[in-house]
Amino acid sequence: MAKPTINDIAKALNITPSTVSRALAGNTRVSEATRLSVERKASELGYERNILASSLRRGVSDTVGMIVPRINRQFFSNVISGAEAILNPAGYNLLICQSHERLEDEKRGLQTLIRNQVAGIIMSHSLESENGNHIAEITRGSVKLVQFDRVFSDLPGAKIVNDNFTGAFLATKHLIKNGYRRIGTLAGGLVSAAYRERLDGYKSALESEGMTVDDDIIFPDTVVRDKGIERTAIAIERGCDALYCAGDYAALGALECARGKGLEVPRQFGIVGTANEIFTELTTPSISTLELNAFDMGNRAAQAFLDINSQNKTGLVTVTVPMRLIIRETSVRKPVTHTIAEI
Amino acid sequence: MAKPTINDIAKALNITPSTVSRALAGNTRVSEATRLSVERKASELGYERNILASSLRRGVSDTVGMIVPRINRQFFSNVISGAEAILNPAGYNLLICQSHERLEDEKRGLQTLIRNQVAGIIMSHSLESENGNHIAEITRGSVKLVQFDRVFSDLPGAKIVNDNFTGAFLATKHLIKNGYRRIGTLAGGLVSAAYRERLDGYKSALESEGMTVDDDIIFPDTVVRDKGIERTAIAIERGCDALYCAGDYAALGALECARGKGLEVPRQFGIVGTANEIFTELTTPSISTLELNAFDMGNRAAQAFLDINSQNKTGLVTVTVPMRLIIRETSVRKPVTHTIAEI
DNA sequence: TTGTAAGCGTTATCAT
DNA sequence: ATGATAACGCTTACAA
Repeated sequence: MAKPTINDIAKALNITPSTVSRALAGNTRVSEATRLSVERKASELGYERNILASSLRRGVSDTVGMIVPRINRQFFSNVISGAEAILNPAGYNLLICQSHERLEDEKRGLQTLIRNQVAGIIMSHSLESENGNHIAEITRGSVKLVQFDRVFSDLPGAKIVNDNFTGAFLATKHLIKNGYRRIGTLAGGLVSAAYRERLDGYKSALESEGMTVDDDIIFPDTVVRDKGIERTAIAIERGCDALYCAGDYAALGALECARGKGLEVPRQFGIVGTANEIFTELTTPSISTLELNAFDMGNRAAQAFLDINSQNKTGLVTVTVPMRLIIRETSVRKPVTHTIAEI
Repeated sequence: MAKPTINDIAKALNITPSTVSRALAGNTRVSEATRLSVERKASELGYERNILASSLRRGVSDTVGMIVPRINRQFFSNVISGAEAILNPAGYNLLICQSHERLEDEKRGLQTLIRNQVAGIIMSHSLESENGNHIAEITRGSVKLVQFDRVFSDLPGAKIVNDNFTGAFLATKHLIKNGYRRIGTLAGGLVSAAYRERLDGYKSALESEGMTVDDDIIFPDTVVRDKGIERTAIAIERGCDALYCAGDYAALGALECARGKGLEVPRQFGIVGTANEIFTELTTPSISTLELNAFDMGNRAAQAFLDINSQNKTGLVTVTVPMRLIIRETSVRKPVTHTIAEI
């Protein structure tokens, strides 16, 4: 019942633990014969190397920590998958913590990861985190840091971000091109640089077309469904005929609100969201949105960790991933083709 | 840069590491004065306990492993969240592996978890796994096992399952009550007991109403969207006017296919899915489905682990969670209220 | 209350 | 090619 160790194998074979260790490590300095007998005995006993002991002794860890606000958001779970796709083949495993968008949970998560001696931390901070002080304090440079999507630019390490400015710029421009004249925005929590950049892109698009930026129809708030419904009601009262939403759940709320108020979408009210959550394709009308490239970001974040870890790139890298505008139905006044055929 | 250890604290304070260890452990056998100075020094140096060393020495682990087919499925990510909600407060962390529905990845994941000395494994096996032999072989009883949703009943440990039979029974009965006369099923991969039970429930409902079970309209296959589209086309050719789908993605495919063929849903074609994925509420018409209680299952799985681990319950427990039928639009011939107001 | 010493399982260094 | 030994950081009898 107790797990077999290299000592058990050594005893059974009348050799020393060091030889067993060498044989199992694929070390050259061991005879073919002993290696075979060791391997046979190991699988016979169901031996598995104790990573705790191994990592402790070697002073390095094969575990990478990850902190995300919520694991059950498509975006984050796809980033995780993307990171895993790179890290697993490279011999690393992921220890995942959720911050639930709370600062306290994020701190706790960071501590857990550090205590578990992770080689690096890949994270996207919670919306309650106003700066990276707690991250700097807990990590103290003892671990490679990679931030993605929501990043604090003053922290060391790699950063993988979307080109939020250009994305929001394109989305807003697209609404303008489609004839909407008073375009507001559900802007998201502006503590996050990602949301601030989207807001800047939105403003810039309006200005580039000679339209005025009106603070009365800019709604900074969390991009959840309920808030989307709530804020959209106000936006409509204030004469908006379209919204650029910095999150898809907010866009969903906007759609529900607009239709609930008897407005025809997209004829009377236009919407573009952000994230390309799976449901955006499935609503009626389907929601135009910005692709966040979650899986790709996960790939790049993991690769950035590997690069930093092997000292290939010492300097702090910032990778900017372009966002793609996916034009569906909520923003186009003439019919477009659609994956669910409308009868 | 190198992480501080209890030795560093001890040296700085001119005491021994054992005293530091006791002070940090909240041990009573240490003076209030030294405890305070130790705690102050620890936070000054940014000390965090090395869990690897601690676990190795204590012979117990604070990590629980989890293996799921895919982390980016709502169901699984919600089970993970549910498990975390119980395990984190209890002092445990989750190490998560994905099997990607592949047997090889599942084996590799199991090995990783065992090697990381996890205290227990909470898992739902891949669809490629035909039996639990590989699980028994790799775990060898060295770890507490909790299976959920997809379980091998011959393995030791706790099992948390949905009442798939009753759920599918109710769903099919509901379709019959709504006047559908030739009801097929997209049955899912029948290597999994969960899917077999759903099929049994489906059959039983038909029989209870004196309807014949026709193998020609039973489609065992993976419950992905494409397969749903594909199989539904055949089902319609064979005269089906409704489908019970053992998965929501298959149900989504069924909806797309039926509408693509010009059938009115629900008037001419009825659909009930399984899992209550978020999009089922957002399609037009919205998809009736069975609630799988993901978060709740995660709670129970975690609790089962804690119970087994503290030897409260030694015997193997099977917990059956009831499924709830959520009646939306795809299965009801008269209008029902709906979260997205229809204009 | 504090110190001493041994050991968890593995691996690196030095011998043989 | 193999063995002996020490050490990674922490905990815990046992001793003082």
